[in-house]
Amino acid sequence: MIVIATIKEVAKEAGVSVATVSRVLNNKGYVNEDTRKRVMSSIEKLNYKPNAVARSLFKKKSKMIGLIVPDIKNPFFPELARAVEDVTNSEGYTLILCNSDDDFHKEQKYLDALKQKYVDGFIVVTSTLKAEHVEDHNIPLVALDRSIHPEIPAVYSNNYTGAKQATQYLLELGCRQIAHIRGPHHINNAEERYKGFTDVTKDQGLYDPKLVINGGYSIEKTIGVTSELLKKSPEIDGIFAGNDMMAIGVLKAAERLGLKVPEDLKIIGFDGIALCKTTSPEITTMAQPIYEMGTTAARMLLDFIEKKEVINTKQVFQVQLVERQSTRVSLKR
Amino acid sequence: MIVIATIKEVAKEAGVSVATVSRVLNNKGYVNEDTRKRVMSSIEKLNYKPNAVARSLFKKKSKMIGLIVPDIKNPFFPELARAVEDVTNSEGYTLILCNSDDDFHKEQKYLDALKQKYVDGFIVVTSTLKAEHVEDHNIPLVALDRSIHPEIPAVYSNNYTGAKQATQYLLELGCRQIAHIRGPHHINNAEERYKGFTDVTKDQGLYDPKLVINGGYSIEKTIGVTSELLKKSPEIDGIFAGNDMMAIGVLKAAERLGLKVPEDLKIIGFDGIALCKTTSPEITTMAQPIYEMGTTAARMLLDFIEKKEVINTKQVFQVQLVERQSTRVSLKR
DNA sequence: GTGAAAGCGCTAACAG
DNA sequence: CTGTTAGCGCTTTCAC
Repeated sequence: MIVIATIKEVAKEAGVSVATVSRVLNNKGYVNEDTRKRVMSSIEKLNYKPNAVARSLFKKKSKMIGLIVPDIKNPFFPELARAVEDVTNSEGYTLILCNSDDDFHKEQKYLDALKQKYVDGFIVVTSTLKAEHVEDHNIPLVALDRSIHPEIPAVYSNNYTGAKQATQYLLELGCRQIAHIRGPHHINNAEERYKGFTDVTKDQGLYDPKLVINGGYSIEKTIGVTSELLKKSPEIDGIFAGNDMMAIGVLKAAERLGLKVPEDLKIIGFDGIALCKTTSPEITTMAQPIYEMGTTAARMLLDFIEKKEVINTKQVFQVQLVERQSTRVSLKR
Repeated sequence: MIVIATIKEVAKEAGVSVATVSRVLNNKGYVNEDTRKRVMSSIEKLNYKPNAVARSLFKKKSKMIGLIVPDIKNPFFPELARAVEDVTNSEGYTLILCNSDDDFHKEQKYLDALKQKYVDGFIVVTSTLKAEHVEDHNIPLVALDRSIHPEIPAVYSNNYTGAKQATQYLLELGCRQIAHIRGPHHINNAEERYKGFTDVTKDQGLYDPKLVINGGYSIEKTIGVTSELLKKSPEIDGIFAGNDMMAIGVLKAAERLGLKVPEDLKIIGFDGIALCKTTSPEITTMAQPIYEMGTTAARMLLDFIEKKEVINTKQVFQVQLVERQSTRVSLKR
């Protein structure tokens, strides 16, 4: 059983006032070197740790930041969370990771609940929160992966360009019947990727609306809809999936239909999650710099919080083609 | 810009004292129905939300619980976290998910940091924390997935029996040179699984220490060591991997060596994560009831916290064989 | 039934 | 340089 010491007890033990203890604790204001040492040793002796809650109450800050993601089971988000956590931890903040299921009410509930706890700021991956909701909360916030509004700081990658590159890449490989498994309509980066795809295929006179279907950013759903698609349109020779999870779904669907990848069908995903390397064939993807995006968003938020300046920054990252077996016949296979 | 109302303002608005407001807020003590209604409408009108921090300071509770996991990138843990989150949320608690990297100091840091914030309790997946460390903290805690000490409440599955079943299953399929990719030595469930494996193979006179190697619960490491192993001992016809991530690693290694799974080599994993269904062939595994384990641990902790009774419960779940392509030649392949 | 007041543990004027 | 004191917003005796 450990007795938790308070600042008062430290003060008594050191023979000073609580104000002095507070001063040495926060390295603020003048304090004589000798008394400072005395206080320090009392702190040590009593194993005193300042009470974070009392501090929060006064300061209206908590040294906590909230990270809201739509789906913790999609490995993209744990990878992102790790990045965020690394920088928040190193700056002495505690990260609260929340799963929203892409649900507006859950997001709002988290925002409310954490604000009650004086969370210093938020990083959110959201498609349902709009500028007005965020502004309502009046708290430092940066959007990650998906932009909320031009006026709200955000970190994301160039989804449109990446999608164009992906599509172009399939073209270069000789694909002529290219399908796109797109993400949900309400998610703006899914929309961007879709647009990148159509702009390129239209440009080449290869666009066919029947070759675009919605996989809902989910493996299961994608397996279903892609199987249908491939049965109806067996001439498809390339598929650009709107994210890596769906690319895995496409791969499973192709496999079940007895299609050879990449010989019969080439597949490219988007995101660059580690999972792409666990399938067979391994999946080619447009990789986002996930870790860097996470750390950038975290730094941006902490700057915002600590300097208190109202920033309005956007950081847009470029995605990079990572070629793997799903588009390329390797010698080994 | 939203102005946050305090209990004082609500009291003034309703023409009562803060004590009365507090009473209606907490449904505690007598309060006249009429004044109660008046207070309620003032609360509504001012959009008042009680300040969680002030409340924590007084109560020494925060309605937060901490969940410490070793590796958020292993999908097993997000799945577990989702389960825990579902019950903690439904009971009005905020879950703080922490990643420890299986590192003693990070675990301790989280324990300390969150205790400063009056976190109500912890659920921990740990191999490095021992009973004395936990007791030092003197806070409700339940161990999940890995037991810490007989005296500390825990939820986990029957790793030993599951491992025996897995090994026996490979035997039944006709495997005679069975290897085991084990997890780290300091992780007790890895040890149990190893023991289950050796007990069965020894019993059959098939045990060979050269066929047991350490894959460190990681895909990458497992690919390396398994490649080595398979090159040295090409006679291996079955592999029991200590978890699903390592099973994926084994699959990759086999694939790179041109081995056919399951024809040349049968593979079985342990855990039952969704990832097993994304590979090709899909991976047979001893599935733990992940969701149920998570909810059980959460309920146990909340009971502990709310009833304040010192419990000492163990919940041991049985694992279940899920047969897939990595051990069974399906007609489709 | 309701209010006044003390206090949770800490910080920040304000004096001295 | 250091101590006194008034809160941060809430809960809870203890009177009335």
